[in-house]
Amino acid sequence: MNINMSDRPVESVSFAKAMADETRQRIMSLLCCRWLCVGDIVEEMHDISQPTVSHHLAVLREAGLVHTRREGKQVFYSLDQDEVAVCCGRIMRVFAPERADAPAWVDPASVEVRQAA
Amino acid sequence: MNINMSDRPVESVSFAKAMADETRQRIMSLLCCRWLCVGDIVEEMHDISQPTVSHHLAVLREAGLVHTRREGKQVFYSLDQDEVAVCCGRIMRVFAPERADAPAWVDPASVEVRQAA
DNA sequence: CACACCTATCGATGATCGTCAATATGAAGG
DNA sequence: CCTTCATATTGACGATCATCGATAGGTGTG
Repeated sequence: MNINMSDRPVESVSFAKAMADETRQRIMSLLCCRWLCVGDIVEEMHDISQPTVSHHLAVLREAGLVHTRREGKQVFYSLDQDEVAVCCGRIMRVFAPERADAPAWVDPASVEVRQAA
Repeated sequence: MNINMSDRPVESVSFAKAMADETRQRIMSLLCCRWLCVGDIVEEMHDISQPTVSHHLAVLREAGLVHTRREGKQVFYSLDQDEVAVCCGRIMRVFAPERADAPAWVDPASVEVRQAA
């Protein structure tokens, strides 16, 4: 029997939807290992308007994929790498449970089994 | 410096787009550990028409997420778990590179390092 | 060949989404 | 307070998408 959907379908869908846009992934990569304020993001995105960037940041925020920090007039964003990893783990558990070299973090229960073997 | 986007943005986007729909994820879960023909999928999906199911299967096929096999009049589908794992690995590499307990499959080069340790 | 069955494609329709210009909100500084 | 700067929200518009009914394409059967 599958662990399957009924587990947590909504979260995986909203995660996928948040990532289902190239512009958003470009923004995510900018925020991956550092904090940037909106203005800097707009500058780096070159051909995307400020409202559009703000909109994408809102999408990422509602998906729980970014951290936010206010500093005076500016608002800083940073990618939540842990959340990304958690979402990938969820996808792996549901949609790739039989994968031979599945990592331990996908299913902690499998760690002992593998070590025992 | 990040491994970052420039790596392979397109693949991650098309993977995310393919998964960015609840109906499609339901179908994916049905196909996760078994082969099903379109008729059976339609039956299991209950409230989704055959053309719609066929359309979703086409999306998954174009994203390279399913295996296909023809058997007489029917066409069987199965989820490509390896491809799912590869896509998750790509996402992890790009968007969660600093995660402490990142699994080996995220970066094959780290396998030897861990075994040597 | 004609027919029944299974799946794929087409055309249309309503919904969602990405984008921008305009504007609102909010936070210092004078 | 009024202004200025940084970000968020609104409204509108075109594009993409999910869905369905109708129909085409392909496969076995009589």
